[in-house]
Amino acid sequence: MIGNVSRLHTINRSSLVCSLKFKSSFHNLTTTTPPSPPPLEEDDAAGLCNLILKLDLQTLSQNLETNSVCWTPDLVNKILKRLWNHGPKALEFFRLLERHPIYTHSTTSFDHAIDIAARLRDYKTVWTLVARMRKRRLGPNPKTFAIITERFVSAGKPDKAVRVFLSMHEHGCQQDLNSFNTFLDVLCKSKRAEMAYNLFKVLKRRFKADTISYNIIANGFCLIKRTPRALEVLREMVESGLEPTLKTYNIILNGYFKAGQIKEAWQFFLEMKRRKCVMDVVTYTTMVHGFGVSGEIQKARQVFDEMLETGILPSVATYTAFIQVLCKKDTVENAIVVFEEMLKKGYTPNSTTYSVLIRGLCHVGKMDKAMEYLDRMKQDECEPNVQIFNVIIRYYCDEGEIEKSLEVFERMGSGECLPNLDTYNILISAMFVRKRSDDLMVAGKLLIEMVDRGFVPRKFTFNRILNGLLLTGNQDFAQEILRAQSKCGRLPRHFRL
DNA sequence: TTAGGGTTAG
Repeated sequence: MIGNVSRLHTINRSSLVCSLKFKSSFHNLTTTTPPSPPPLEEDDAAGLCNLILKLDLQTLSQNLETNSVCWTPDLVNKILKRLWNHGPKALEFFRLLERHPIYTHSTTSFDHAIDIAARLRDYKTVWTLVARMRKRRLGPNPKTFAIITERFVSAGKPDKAVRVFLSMHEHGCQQDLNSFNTFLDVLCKSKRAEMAYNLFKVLKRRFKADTISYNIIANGFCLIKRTPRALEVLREMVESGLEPTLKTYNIILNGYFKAGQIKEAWQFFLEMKRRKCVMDVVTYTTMVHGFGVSGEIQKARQVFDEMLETGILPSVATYTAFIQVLCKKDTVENAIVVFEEMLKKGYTPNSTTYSVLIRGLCHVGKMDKAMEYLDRMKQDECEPNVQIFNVIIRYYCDEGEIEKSLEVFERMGSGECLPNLDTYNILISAMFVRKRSDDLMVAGKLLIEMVDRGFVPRKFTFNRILNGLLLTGNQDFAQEILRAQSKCGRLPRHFRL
């Protein structure tokens, strides 16, 4: 186990040096110049990310100013996206590049940086960036405000989000029906349909609410399983002279399934048919998924076949939905049959498709097969996302294969895909299963690393590790943990280190 | 990034 502790030290660090593709200008960073460095492709965001992760602030600063990388908004955005789960580094990179002699940031890069800062709950930086955007006449735009309000809502500050939305114009960005609808959607997606509806009532005349506004609210009520409320809103819509669209019907259909009203969903579907309502791929995908989730695989299959007969082409989402329900309520073998069938028909599965299949395989303990599909993704040039890695790590942990889960974690750290809050939580919890003191050290290191990356662990996590360290007489490391805890403001106010 | 379908777990 000691091996693991020391291995963790090297995550994201030593192995990167070898795998990095250096460009001439980066050579002076290293004490020993690699013999014949392969050229760095202009587009090698992954290589640059590894470099950015590895370097300290000063070295990075010198390099961003003097290197000969041809910065483009596209490259910068790719890097910011890759550094998503290392917010402090991402912002450091963004700020340093702001001082670049020639390159200037684009609107979308500003939006990304604002999103990252807001996710770190660093609102001071958020508003500084907004002001800077405005000064450079790059915005802020409606999307900027969609980002900021969404972050406030998900941080549990919907009232603040409302105030921000209402004050958009003070930052030089006018509100219109689009931004109003976007904001209603932000509230609804975070299950605050009632709040959205109240705001809607006050502002619907001012913004001339349309079908989209009503659909958003109805969908919001469906998301919290309140189909009757959704229907009321739609009645109101019709009374105000607006016609429901196919999207409206699809929202209700999905709402019935979400609320477990399978019979109602089926009746609604039949009613749509009776009224000769033109259905689309979304209608059918909703039906396949809805029936499947409720365990009615035969019905799901029947609807799927009917869809083909009607001449409506399934989408990747339809196949994904079907594969998922087969994994959950049928057998993973049958899911694989559909997966192969999909390939044969020329569809390209995306990361969601792989995700449901890999999850299904993990669930029945076929970890090796799951790992095969993970590799297959790469061959298909479909980058595995953090959720997929988390699934694999979680199931390895559940099976007691801690070493294997750490191996996967290491693979992530070496540039493939940075771990997120869930990854750290899953692994840290797993470190308490075997009750080994080495595992405790790993947990501590993971905790420190996650704090460095801008994540805020729960108090419970800190206490658990601190108690363990104090019990095993590891005072020094406990101090280090306490410093990390104070860094992210999780220490009691009068606590002194 | 103006609305609807497919990743999460008991």
